[in-house]
Amino acid sequence: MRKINPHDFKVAHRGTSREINRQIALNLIRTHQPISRADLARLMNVRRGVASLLVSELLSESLIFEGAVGESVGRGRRPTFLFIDSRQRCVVGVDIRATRTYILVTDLMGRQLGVVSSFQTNRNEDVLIQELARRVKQILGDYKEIGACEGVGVSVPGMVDPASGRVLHAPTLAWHDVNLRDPLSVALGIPVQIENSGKACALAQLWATRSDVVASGNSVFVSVSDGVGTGILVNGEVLRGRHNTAGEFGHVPLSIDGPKCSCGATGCWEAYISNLATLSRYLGQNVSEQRPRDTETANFTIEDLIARARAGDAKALAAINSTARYLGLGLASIVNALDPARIFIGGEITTAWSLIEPIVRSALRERTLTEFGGATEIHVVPAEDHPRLRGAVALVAAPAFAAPMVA
Amino acid sequence: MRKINPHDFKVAHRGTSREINRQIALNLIRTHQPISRADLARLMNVRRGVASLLVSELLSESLIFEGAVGESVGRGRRPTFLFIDSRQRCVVGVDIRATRTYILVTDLMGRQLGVVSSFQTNRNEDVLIQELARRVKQILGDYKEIGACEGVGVSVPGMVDPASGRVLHAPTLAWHDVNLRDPLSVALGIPVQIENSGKACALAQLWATRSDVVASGNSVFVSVSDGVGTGILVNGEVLRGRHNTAGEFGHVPLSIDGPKCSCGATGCWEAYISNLATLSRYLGQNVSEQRPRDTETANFTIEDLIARARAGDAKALAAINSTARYLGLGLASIVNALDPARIFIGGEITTAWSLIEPIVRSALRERTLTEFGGATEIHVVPAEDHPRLRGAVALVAAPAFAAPMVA
DNA sequence: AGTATATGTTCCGCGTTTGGACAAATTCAT
DNA sequence: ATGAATTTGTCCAAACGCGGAACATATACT
Repeated sequence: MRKINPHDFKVAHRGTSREINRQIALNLIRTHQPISRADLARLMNVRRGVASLLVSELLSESLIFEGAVGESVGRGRRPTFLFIDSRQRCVVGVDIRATRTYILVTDLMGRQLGVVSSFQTNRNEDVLIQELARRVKQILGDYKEIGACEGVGVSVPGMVDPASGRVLHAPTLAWHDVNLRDPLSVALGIPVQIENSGKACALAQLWATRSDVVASGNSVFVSVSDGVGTGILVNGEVLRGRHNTAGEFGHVPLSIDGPKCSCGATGCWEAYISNLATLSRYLGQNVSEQRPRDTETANFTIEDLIARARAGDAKALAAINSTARYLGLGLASIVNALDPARIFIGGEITTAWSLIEPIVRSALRERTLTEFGGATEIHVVPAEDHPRLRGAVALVAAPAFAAPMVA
Repeated sequence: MRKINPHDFKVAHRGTSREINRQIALNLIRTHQPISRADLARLMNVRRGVASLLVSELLSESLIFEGAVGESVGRGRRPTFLFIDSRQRCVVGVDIRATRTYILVTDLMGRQLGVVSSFQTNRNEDVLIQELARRVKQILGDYKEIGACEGVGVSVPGMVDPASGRVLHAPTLAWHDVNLRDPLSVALGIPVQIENSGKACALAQLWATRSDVVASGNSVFVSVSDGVGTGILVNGEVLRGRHNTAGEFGHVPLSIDGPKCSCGATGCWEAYISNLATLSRYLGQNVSEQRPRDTETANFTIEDLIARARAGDAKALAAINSTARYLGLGLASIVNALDPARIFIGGEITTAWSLIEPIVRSALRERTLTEFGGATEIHVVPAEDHPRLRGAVALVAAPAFAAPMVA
């Protein structure tokens, strides 16, 4: 039961029905392709005539194309299959992280076209923008056959205002109020969209084509890395919040008297479960980006820690188990606050999932109010899925499929 | 940018445009009454002809009525004013709480028609249902002039499944899986809707007619009482969650090693800021519903505590100030997690708001990530507004005004 | 070759918005 | 008092899109 906002509503006009049904048809073709007009009509529960008209409109706009004629199961005329037209069009996803920046080219469906390339992140925004522009141009030049680029999506580890294209605050990059979108767009001559990395990860799951697991109900994506980022999906939409800062569950406390967090507060969830926190627990010293570590531990990563744990290093296992427990306790807060249908977890820690899952689950059960909550689905998103890059791509590829604003 | 759920969508049919515009018109009449057809057309940015047709439909359904002819400001024909038709119709709101149960009769706009009556809550559900039915019937009989009752809305302090009408778990009432709706509906011969009290409070703000402050952006209602209940509004809708348990911010921890909470866990926000927690802090003993207190403290309430604090009792003030600080720290979690446009606070503690506001605000600032977040609007909802009762009423009165399901 | 069946197109009816015209009602100026 | 100006509310034709059915096309089975 949604209330109509009496100060911001959309009156239905003559074309509204068509807009709605056009987008539904487009989305059904996207999720069911290859599909015939007749099947589309059946899915939509409308007459074939209506579906046919919607299809011709989508065809004339080159959003879809007619492929080969399909095999008919029984008697009758064989269907002509329809596909999303992603020929000669591509999208670039960029994932800026504290140490490295990643680039991926996909088609409009988000299908990977090349390899993921990366380079060291230069924290000077002007230098980074220029290098990014150079590399994106080079990649687009190398793959001439993929056609024109429709846009570039960028995932940024920090607070972002997508409307103005500005990075308001990115602690790990030491950026304050940086206009990333416009200079990059000018340098490339292509539209650019930016988004916070946690929200980008959530978007990636929302628009993922292979899994329709996310279709209904609300979801939360938790990305555990050097920091903890979360993105919330409500009613098929990313929860933005009044100042675009919704989803900072990483700074909800486990214990307000707990360890110091990079945000300045104490006891944040992030201070318990980030990779830095896990490493610190193992090394017995406060590991942080800022403070250089001694040579022995300088190159010791969370992956190394997990490897040692798997090899039987009891201290490493203990450190990871602690993280697992705190992870579960924090997830309980998410479940209690939002009761999502499912939680996605990404980050290096997921490579140890088989080790930690029972601990995470039992800690989650420990603090959830109901057994339903404690049984909330948890989906691990492996690093190979590149959720941030996929989400960045979705920033550009998804708007064409979005629901029209109505009522 | 909302994704269309490819497994649960609504195709637009011939009447969809009309449905949408009809509901918009109805809502605008609700918020702007008295209003003329011409003004309605201007607000909607449509021709007067369309507005006129929508109005005649609403008139024929007796949802609105034509009132007196208004005064014209300048020249020209005088407008005929339109009003929501709440004549001869009423709604009953019921608020079941651990100790007492409250009843209120309103019109369809949520305007109070009689006084709030109350009686002691009998925790046996069958007895309570019978008594409730008897008292509601009596009140409806007493006020013959208010006309027929459209429905009864019930606010329950616990987890509720509005779809099945069952109370899944209400700790303070010791109810488990109680079907409250159907027996009450049968006993009264009137439709009954039930809802969790935190969500009901949020609904009350959403559908409040006097303030349009809630019109845009997301909101959270925090009700501090014997427990802590919260309701979340996203896009003009109450966030329900997968199992109807979204909004239990009361059980998000401040410190996982903190005081024991009624839910079985430790360190929940509720264990720091509930009235029982504040009283316990002052009395130096663990006050709980279950455990009987000694005679001296048995009837000592949070209102008494606040009175003493206002009168200069340093110990009372210290107890309240502690609660204020923890309240602010917990609100910071809500702000970090959801970044709402505003937070509503209800409960007895709000009578001490002038004392505690600076402490709440500074604690909020202490743990929020941005200054914007720390400056999040906080609105106090006084007890006289009866948010739970208003929300219960909205359960019945609001559906007629809800946005149609589309796309 | 004929029949049955499925796909895709075309046509008309109906509901709704769009835009304009018109009557009714009211005020202001003469 | 009378006419012009203005506003409200109604009505009508046009445009647009869904609803339903008829029709042509294509394929498989007998």
